[in-house]
Amino acid sequence: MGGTVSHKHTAILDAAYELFGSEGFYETKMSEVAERAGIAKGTVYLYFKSKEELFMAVTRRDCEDFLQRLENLLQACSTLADKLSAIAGHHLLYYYERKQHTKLFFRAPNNNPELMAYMTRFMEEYMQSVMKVMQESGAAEPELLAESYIGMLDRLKMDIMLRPGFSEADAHKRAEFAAGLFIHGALGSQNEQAVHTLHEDHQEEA
Amino acid sequence: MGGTVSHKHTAILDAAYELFGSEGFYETKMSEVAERAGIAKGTVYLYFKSKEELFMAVTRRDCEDFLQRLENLLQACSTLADKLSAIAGHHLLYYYERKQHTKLFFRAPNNNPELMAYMTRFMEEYMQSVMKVMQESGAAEPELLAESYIGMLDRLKMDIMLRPGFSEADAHKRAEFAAGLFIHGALGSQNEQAVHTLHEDHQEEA
Amino acid sequence: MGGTVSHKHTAILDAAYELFGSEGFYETKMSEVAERAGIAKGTVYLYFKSKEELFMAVTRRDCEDFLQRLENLLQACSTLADKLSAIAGHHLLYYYERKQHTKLFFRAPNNNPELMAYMTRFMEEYMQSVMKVMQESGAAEPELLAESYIGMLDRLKMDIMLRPGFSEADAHKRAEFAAGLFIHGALGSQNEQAVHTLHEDHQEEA
Amino acid sequence: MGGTVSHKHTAILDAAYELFGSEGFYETKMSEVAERAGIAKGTVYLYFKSKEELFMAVTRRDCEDFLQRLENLLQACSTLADKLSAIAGHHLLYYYERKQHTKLFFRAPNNNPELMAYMTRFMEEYMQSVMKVMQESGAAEPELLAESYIGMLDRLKMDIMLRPGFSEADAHKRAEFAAGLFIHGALGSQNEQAVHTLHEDHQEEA
DNA sequence: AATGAATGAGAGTTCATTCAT
DNA sequence: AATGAATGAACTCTCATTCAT
Repeated sequence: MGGTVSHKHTAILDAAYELFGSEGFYETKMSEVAERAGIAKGTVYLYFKSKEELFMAVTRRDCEDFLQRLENLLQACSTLADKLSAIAGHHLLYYYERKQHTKLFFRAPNNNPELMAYMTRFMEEYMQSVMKVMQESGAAEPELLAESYIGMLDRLKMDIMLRPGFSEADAHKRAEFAAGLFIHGALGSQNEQAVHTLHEDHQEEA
Repeated sequence: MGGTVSHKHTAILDAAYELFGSEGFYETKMSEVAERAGIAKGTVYLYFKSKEELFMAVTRRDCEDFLQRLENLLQACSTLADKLSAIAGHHLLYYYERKQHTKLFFRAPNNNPELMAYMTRFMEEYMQSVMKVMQESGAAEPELLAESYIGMLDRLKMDIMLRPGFSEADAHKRAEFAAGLFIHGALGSQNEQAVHTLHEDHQEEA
Repeated sequence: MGGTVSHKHTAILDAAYELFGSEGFYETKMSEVAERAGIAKGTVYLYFKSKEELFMAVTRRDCEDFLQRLENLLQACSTLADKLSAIAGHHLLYYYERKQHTKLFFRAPNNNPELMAYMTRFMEEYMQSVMKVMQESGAAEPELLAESYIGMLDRLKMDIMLRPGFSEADAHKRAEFAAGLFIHGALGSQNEQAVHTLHEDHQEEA
Repeated sequence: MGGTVSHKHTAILDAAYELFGSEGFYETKMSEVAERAGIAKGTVYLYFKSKEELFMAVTRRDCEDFLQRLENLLQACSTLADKLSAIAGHHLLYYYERKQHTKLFFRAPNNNPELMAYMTRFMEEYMQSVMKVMQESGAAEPELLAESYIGMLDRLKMDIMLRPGFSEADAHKRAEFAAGLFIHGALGSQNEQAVHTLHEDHQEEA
């Protein structure tokens, strides 16, 4: 009797997103989801067959949103630098905005092949989007590059989780750093010999 | 009888490592741990006060081992390139050898402040080790560099988890790639202008 | 459906009263309570948060009933003798009717401050009721008198517990005896000198 | 290899008395008893077959001590008044000295017929001692008198348990009160008509 | 469609007792 | 005689799921 997909369907997903995200799958009770959604416990089961399926649905919605926004951002970029920047910014800001919900990805149920398969598929799609950008730059090994880049960003994301005072500006700065590192390497092109200088120092010592 | 630390203590840790690692904290039953350790359920509680404490002990042992091995490997390296290679190799191989036990880190109990604190400390120690290497190279922002490098490796690790056919040789190749990317950047020093070439291409299209 | 307070709530209290009373707190299993109440184990916890809280509720209901009945009886009495009789009769008959449930008071969980506090409060209320009667008679030390009287009755109650053949008529007889003793003392007013006669006898023997 | 009955036998009984008395039967762990007795857990079972049997032994020793002391006190008395006083003093002081150990009698295991039988026997022996005193005074119903007297004392004992500030002098005062009440009744011989005065007042009101 | 009382399998944990040393 | 590591039955309580209303 509702809106586009049914008001309650959405209310349950919202409530579940909030709770799975902040408490994790196992600590979240179906009764809490129902309460937060403002409906009765039994009603949840009219919309989702089980707790695991609800978790799947929440995850799916969140991942799709993530990929959709990324696609929109990339469409608006023209240079490689812009694109890398957009990817980094999206990745970090997305999690910055959701810093209370990180457990959605950390505390999922095991042994659910369907969920594992979906997560794999999501990772691949994300990777494809990033890889396409790498390919456009003509770099070798675009796949590994894409994975590495995402990895850098994911790690910086840890700070968002663990450091209470981390600001949105900090997140931006990190995004730029990641893009720069990616393009120039750690040492910048001008002093790459440092790699061997260090080497020689040690040899002299020996 | 009994070894240095007690044969059973070790047997329980081993069994718990196996189960927590492959099934996760919540799906692992204390009775299973006991059974796999070849002892009675009650005996587990003679060595570990609770399931959470057992999990902590397993985590601690694994993390300490990880850091110890890394330290040993770094001692044996002289150049920056060697060290980066050692870090990458260790990170990936460590998880390659433990690919069945990734859930030790993914499915931990929430809301356990002691565990959270320990994990943060571990991350910091790992980061310090890597950062020291970065500092020796004279690079600016060694902290961000260290985090980025670890992030790259962590991501490559995902392949180990998700792709069944991933071989040890593949892991080695990835380790070298990560070290190379880190030093030279994605595009290599020789054709950095690609970043802007891409830009111009798009402008011409427009 | 469901009665005034909920049919099941009452059924659980009844079952728990029966079991706590006859087996004691520690020997009573929540599963037994559920079985006797004709419901599932989990259902008990919908009505009572824990075993201890259920015990408290059973105790409270029984104590309130006891005090209420006493109050009703005393309202109907006019002379002191009648009132003492009523108290004695109530005390003994109450336990006579509940002789299977004496363990409600003997086998309660320790270290539960709330329960201890409640029992103290109950004792005080009972004592107040009896003390008011004593005060009306103008006797000195009404509090000590009240406690002593209750003590007498409590002890006679022991016979109810321990002697299988103890009849309701026996209980009545004891009640009258207690009231008489209370008013006249052990020896009756006519031969109080017996206290000293005994003394002299012994002196003569010496 | 020890003294009269074995040093350890006594040490266990002492430890068990302390713990059963202060914590109750169910809350006392055999390991605690062993620890307090300064021996190993298994050793307790060399002296006592089970926890219940240990409890029995503790109870038996305490009861025998109680009765023995009473007998000694009564031997030294000549008048009835002295004897009643001695009984009251013994009863209250005994528990005053043991106020930490009241749970020995309140939290015993159920369903142990041997223990129940022993307690009954103890009660009877105590009763016999007191009854003999009553009989010497030539009073009718010496048994009921004895029980009533013990009852009074038992109740006054409650104050010792529940009122923190209760002093030894208070205990003495109560003992004298109980003896006096017993001999003279609540109202004393001089104004027994109060019983009926109250009656008449109410009749006039009507 | 919506409810929420009822279910019951299943978990972690305790502790009296045993027995190889 | 003494030990204490090991046992495992038995307990309380939780919570995803069902179904009569």
